[in-house]
Amino acid sequence: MPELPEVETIRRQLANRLPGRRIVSVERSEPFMLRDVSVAKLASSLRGRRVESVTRRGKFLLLSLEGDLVLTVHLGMTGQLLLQAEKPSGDHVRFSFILEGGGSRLVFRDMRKFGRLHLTHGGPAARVEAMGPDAWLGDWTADDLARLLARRRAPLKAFLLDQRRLAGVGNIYADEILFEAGLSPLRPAGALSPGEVGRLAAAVREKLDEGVRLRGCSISDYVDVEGRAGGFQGTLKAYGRHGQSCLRCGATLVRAIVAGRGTAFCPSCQH
DNA sequence: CCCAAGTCCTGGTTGC
DNA sequence: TGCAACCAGGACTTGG
Repeated sequence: MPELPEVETIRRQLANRLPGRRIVSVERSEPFMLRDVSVAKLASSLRGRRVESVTRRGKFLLLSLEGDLVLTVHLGMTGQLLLQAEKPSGDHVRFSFILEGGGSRLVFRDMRKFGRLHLTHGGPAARVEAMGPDAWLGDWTADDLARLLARRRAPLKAFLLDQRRLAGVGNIYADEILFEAGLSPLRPAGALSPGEVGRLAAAVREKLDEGVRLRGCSISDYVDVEGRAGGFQGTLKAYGRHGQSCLRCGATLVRAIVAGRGTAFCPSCQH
């Protein structure tokens, strides 16, 4: 599941290798995953176009191209971006962009087709603008977080998953953040004390930072642009650990559906 | 059949 | 009472 740390890992690799290079052609397109542009227009617009920069906002990757074009990429649940020297690899290749110089290519694989690709002019796709500040690099403070939480009745977990508040947290990091902060995912978001808000703010930064340092979480499909796994999955204390004992207090972690998502937490030390 | 999960969409609820 | 904001849950997708 590509969340902020996984997308940031990919962004760093692409930022090292794409700027200045041209897209020679678009070899494959999946219409279902395409937005704001047709298959034909995508191919004609990208042909010969030079990549200028690779940035990120939340879970969105933004490839800025010459001519004020922006390719907005969301990897969905099982999306992968791979830089490959020669042959396209395996199944589920939805898009393939041929790069100038030696037959290398940028490949977008996605088994479940939850990923999306937008091509827009003059700025990123509209959906990017609807997001809150970046959960990791945004300049929000604990006071800002308190204002975002105030009066909300939705459970804390739903708040963390809502990209309009903070952008970048998904299901895995949400469970880890709440475990780290010692807060129940079921807790109404607006009911936190100032001290608890402070713990939550610190845990958001800390867990995302750890995820970036370990180059992402490869619990199912995630790999970086060279096909390598990350290391965060070795640190999991809550996600997927229901039925196992709590690494903090020894009680048994439970599973619940919160905000429509599988959620593991310790009923004994997360309040 | 259930589970995995990010985002969009719909329809019902809350509270100012 | 009116209405915007809020919130829960379904749809979408395809393998394990």
